[in-house]
Amino acid sequence: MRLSRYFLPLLKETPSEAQIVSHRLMLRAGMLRQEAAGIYAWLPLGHRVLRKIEEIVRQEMDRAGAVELLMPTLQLADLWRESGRYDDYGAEMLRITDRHERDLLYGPTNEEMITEIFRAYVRSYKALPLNLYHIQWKFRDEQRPRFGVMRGREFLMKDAYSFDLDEAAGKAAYNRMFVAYLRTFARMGLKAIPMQAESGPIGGELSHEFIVLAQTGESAVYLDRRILELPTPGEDVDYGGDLEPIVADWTGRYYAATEDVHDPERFAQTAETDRVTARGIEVGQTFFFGDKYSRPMKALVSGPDGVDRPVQMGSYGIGVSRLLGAIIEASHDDSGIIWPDAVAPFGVGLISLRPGEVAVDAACEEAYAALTALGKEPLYDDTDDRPGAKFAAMDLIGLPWQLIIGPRGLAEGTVELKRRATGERQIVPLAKALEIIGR
RNA sequence: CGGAGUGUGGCUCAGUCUGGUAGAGCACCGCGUUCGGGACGCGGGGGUCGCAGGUUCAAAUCCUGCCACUCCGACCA
Repeated sequence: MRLSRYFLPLLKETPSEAQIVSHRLMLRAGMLRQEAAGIYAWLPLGHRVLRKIEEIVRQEMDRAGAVELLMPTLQLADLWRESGRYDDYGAEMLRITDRHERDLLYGPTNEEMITEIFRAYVRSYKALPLNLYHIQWKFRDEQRPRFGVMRGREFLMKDAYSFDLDEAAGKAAYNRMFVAYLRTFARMGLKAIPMQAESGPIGGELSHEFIVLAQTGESAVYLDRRILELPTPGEDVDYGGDLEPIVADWTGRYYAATEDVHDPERFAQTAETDRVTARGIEVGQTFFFGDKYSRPMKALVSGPDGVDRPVQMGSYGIGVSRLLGAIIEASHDDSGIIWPDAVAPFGVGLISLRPGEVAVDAACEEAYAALTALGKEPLYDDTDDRPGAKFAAMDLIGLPWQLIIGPRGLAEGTVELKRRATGERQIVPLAKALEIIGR
C-alpha cells in the first residue's frame, strides 16, 4: 500500500477524551473514530489489525474442532423470555421495538439463539460433540463506557458454544477451548493467564478468565511467578487426546486469581519471592454451565440408551476488539505502538526519504515489489513529508520493521533497516535487508 | 446509577467572571526556501460559539430548559 493513496489520519495532538495509553495511541494512529459513547468507527489501519486478530482466533478455533457460523445482531425477545434472562439482564440490554411492536434486542451474547438453533436440528448423541462459534458485533449498554475499545458498548466478540452428551464430555470440550485460548493469545504475542473466575450472569460453576498482564489493567491480579514460565501448547497439540494434564498444569499448580476471588490465605502459601501482584485485562472467558439453558429451552438429545436428556453446554468468549487495546497496553513505548508481527497491520514500513529522486524512487520500487512478493505487506511512505515527520509517524503506527531508503545511503550502496521493538538499526545493502526481513 | 466537569474551525485550547461585529498554535490550500528524527517565510480558506427559549439597543458571555461528551465511584467481553 502506498501511503499517498491510503487513508491514515494521524493526530499530532492527543484528543482530550482519551485517558489510557491504548485509547490515545489508537486515536493518534488513525485507527479509530468515536461516533458516540462507547461506539467506534474502525478506520483502515484499525480495521486491518482487527481482521488479523480475527483470523488468528478463527484459525485456532477451527484447529480445535469448532465450526464457524454467523448469527444476527438482533434477536427476538421471546427467545430470551424462554431462558428467563430477558428480565434478568437489566438495562445493559439494548431493547428495540420494530414497526409491528415486536420486542427485539441487540444481542449482548448468544446462548439462547445458539440453543434454539441446536434444538431445531440435533436430536441424537451421534451428532456430538459439537462446537459452534461466530465472530459478531455485540452490544451491552454500559452505564459508563470508557477506555476506548477496552470498554465500548458495541464490541466485536468471538463466542463459541459446545454441546455434549454428558458432563465428562462437556469438560473435555471445555479443555479443548481452554487449550485453544492459550494458543490464541500466545500467537498474538500476549501473556494471557487463565484464572479462576466467577461466572456472573452466564451461569455455571466451571469458569476461567484469561487475563493479559498490563500495568494499566482494569483489575488487580495475584499470581505465582512460575505460571508465567509454563509452556504454551504447540501447533501439534492433539485435540483428540486427553488435554486434562495441560489444563491441570495451568489451573492447579500455581496460584492465580483476580481480586474478585482472591484468597489471601492461599496466596500466602506461595513463596514470597514467587508472589506477584499485578494488573490485568480480561480478554477471554470460558464457562461450562451444563444444562442451564438446554433444560429450560428444551434442547434435548437422546443417548445410546434412547433416553432424552438436556445437552451439556459451555460457552467461550474472546473480546476481539478489546484485544487491540490489550495488545497496545502490553506493547508500546513513548513513541507509539509496537505491534507483534502476527497482528501488525502492515509488515514493513518502507520510507522514501526523497521521493522524486530517480535513484531513491528506483530503489524504493524495487524494495516495494520484493516485500510484496515476500508477503510482507509493505506500507510505502512515498509522500513529500520531511524525514523527521515520516520517522515519527512510522514509530507511532508501530510496524515491526522500517526500511529507510535515502540518497545518502544509496550513494554508499546501503539502506537502513530498523526493528521497531528494539530500535536496533542495521546499515546494509538492500538485498541484505530484504533477506533479514524475509527470515 | 450517585458525584464532578466540559461543549468555541479537523485537533489542542484562550475568550465567558466584568455583554459591544470570534482569536492563537497545530492541521489544510498556494508560492518560495528547505529536506537523514515532527522545518521556515509570505499569502489564503474554513466557525449557526452543543440545541431551544428568555433578558437586552446588543449574547460565545447573563437566565431557564434540554442534549451530548468526559472524569471519579459503584458495575461489566
